[in-house]
Amino acid sequence: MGSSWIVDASQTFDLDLNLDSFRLQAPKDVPRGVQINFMGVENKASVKDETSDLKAELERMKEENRRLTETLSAVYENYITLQSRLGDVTSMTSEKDTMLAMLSSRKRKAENNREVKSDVVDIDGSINCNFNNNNINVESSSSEDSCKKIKEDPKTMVSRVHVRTEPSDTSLVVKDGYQWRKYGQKVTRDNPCPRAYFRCSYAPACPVKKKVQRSAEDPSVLVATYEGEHNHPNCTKSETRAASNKGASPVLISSSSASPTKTVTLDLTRPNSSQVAVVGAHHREIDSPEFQRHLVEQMASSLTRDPGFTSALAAAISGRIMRY
DNA sequence: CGAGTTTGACCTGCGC
DNA sequence: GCGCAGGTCAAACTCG
Repeated sequence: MGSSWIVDASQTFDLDLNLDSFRLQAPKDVPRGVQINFMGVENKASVKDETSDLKAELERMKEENRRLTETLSAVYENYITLQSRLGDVTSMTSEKDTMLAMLSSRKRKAENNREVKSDVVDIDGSINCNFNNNNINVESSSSEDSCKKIKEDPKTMVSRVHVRTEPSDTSLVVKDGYQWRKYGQKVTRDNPCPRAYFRCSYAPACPVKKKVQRSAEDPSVLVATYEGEHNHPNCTKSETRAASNKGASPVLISSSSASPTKTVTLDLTRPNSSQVAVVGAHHREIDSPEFQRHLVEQMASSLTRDPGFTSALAAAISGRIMRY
């Protein structure tokens, strides 16, 4: 069984670390007692003031600590929720693989009729993370599909991906991280939109082919049909990311049937915002500590790339330094 | 100049 | 055998 699917995922991380409370700490807020100590003056009254100020400060720090703990637990809760949703997605994939294996004996025409319009992916520039909806469209069939050459090779897998594009986008390009070379275009009988034929050009010996055609029912939907398996790793992570930054690339999760491990490429990139990208992880390792550590590292690096976050952090740190 | 795209011609399989 | 349709080839063309 082989499949390749694209996920429309919409989930925003809202990290409110209450950094404003740090930023608002101006030097004038420094307790009087502390200022007096800086001046080298000591008396009983000042010691009393200092004690009460320190107590107040301690209370304030406690409150701040409590708020931060709450925020942290909220973030952790979001992370757990997302992780469980990711688990749902991967289990859905295996379920669909099983279902599609049973359906694979159907004739091609019957399969074409079975295509569901609603199971499409939105590519509108912003990547939304919604693992609960059914925007994952997987159509996969074994070698009995369409082509006789495929029939001769039982290991050749066919999978179909539906991708929604901008109405203004007339190109037949589905960005999936691989490098494709177009070798033909044909107008088919049942669809006025031409079908484009692509070969994987990353490796000369790579047998994978891709057909891309607009849906006859909904021209804004591109139907990409993949045949075969790549005999090389996903060529360029950077390319995928670059494409994502342009807002034209879907979140892609692809799997290869012959291989016991599945390659999961999750790119939750959103333009001008924090990014979370997990590339090249095996979906069976999602629960592993290494994967989770990698996820946290990715989140951390995403936050550090966010100028807003770094400036807020810098303001908080400089505020602290000014105070002490 | 090389790599990628376009496009008409050609090949092959299938149904009648 | 013939016609049709899908798939592929390759020369011409485009673009960086």
